[in-house]
Amino acid sequence: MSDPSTSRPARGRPPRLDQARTVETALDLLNGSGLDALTMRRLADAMGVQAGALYRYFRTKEDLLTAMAERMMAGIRAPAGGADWSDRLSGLARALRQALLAHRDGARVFAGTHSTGPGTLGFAESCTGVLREAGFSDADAARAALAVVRLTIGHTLEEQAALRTEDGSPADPEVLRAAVSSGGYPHLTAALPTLTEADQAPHFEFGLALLVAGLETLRQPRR
Amino acid sequence: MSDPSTSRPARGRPPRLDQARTVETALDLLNGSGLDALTMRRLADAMGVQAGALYRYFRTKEDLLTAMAERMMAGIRAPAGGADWSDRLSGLARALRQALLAHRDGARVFAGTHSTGPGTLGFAESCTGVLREAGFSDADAARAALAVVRLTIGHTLEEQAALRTEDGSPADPEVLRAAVSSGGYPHLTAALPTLTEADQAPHFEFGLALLVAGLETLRQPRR
DNA sequence: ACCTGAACACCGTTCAAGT
DNA sequence: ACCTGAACACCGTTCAAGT
Repeated sequence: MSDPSTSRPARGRPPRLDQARTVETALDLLNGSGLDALTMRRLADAMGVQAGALYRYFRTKEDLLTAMAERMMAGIRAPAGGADWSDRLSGLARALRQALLAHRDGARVFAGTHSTGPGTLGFAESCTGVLREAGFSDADAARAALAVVRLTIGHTLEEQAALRTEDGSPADPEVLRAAVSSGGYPHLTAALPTLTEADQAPHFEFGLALLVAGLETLRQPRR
Repeated sequence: MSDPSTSRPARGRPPRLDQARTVETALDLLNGSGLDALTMRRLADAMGVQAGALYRYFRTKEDLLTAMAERMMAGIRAPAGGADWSDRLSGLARALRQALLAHRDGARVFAGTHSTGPGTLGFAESCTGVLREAGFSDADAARAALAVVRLTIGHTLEEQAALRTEDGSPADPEVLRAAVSSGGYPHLTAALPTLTEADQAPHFEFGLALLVAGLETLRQPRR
């Protein structure tokens, strides 16, 4: 079955490269060193090959990054479907955040690409499906799904950016604290303890809860 | 007053470069060719100088990008303050989107940097101020402001990404349409007409309205 | 003090040539 | 068919040297 001599013609040597393994190696490299250090040359090195060889499998680096984003989205499993629509929608948003957090700079990779693969489309299908089945119109379901996804991307982008300077160096919170307390920002000063919290999950949950509460008022106009 | 011979010592030739003019030129270049084409060498060229000279005014390219983001934020004028808190908050969010839209790839520049300058902090101060004066707790004001800013960034990032492929080439909507209609995505198919609308403002307004409605339920728990 | 010139250590991408 | 080697046209950044 998996014997290369019986499965397909396969004349010549078996290839040392393929799309799936290359994407996997690229995601490992991403986790190890971050997006800025992910170059075609370094990826080729990790695969034991010259940089030019990658271009037989990916037309450009952007195509590779798109394949990486699609691979991240394909890993998402929608949580159990028994709950009501607001729990299911929240679960999808949390799953998206987790999928992006699973790889260093995951949100940056996702935000910089536009996959139309089954993972990405499947996730969008789930979001709009939950909303349409809850009774929202096609247009409202589309726009609500966009809002949830875009809030999640915006949030996770900043969450991972804060992680970048986490260890050593003048950490981001310190710089912000200094800038705020030096000037005349009374409201920001009051908000600062919350803004500089290490755990970003409550911030995400708060924004998500606002969107869901807003959607609920849309379903029950005045009650 | 502005005579260089009386204002300051200024021995030697007057400098051909300064921070403000460099940032302005960089923003012009951004509008003309986009972020990917904005290199230190091309910027130096536009200023009639060698690339190395820029490093006397900006420690790194990232510092330049941060200054550009700060310049964009400094241009924001908060809309008139007579309205109620929800209108003022929406006005701030709209002003942020407009400021990012004012420059090609503006959202990408902003999302990739972390200015702590007066423009950026002043905007954050306005957002938290509106919310705290409306009676929200410090923590809720902080998190609500984060949600509004992050939704706006997430939205504008995608809005400008869609603009990138606007003219010529296989435009993004077409690719999406083809991918969706080929597979088994019934909900996405229903949502497609809305998702592929050219005008993105309604999408933004919808998400913003959801956040504001969510905040209103927080103020009046059950009524 | 301010800028040039030139270099260093890289990039993404292409493509003839080898096997 | 698949990969190498080498090149092309760039990058960001540094720094002695000039003026």
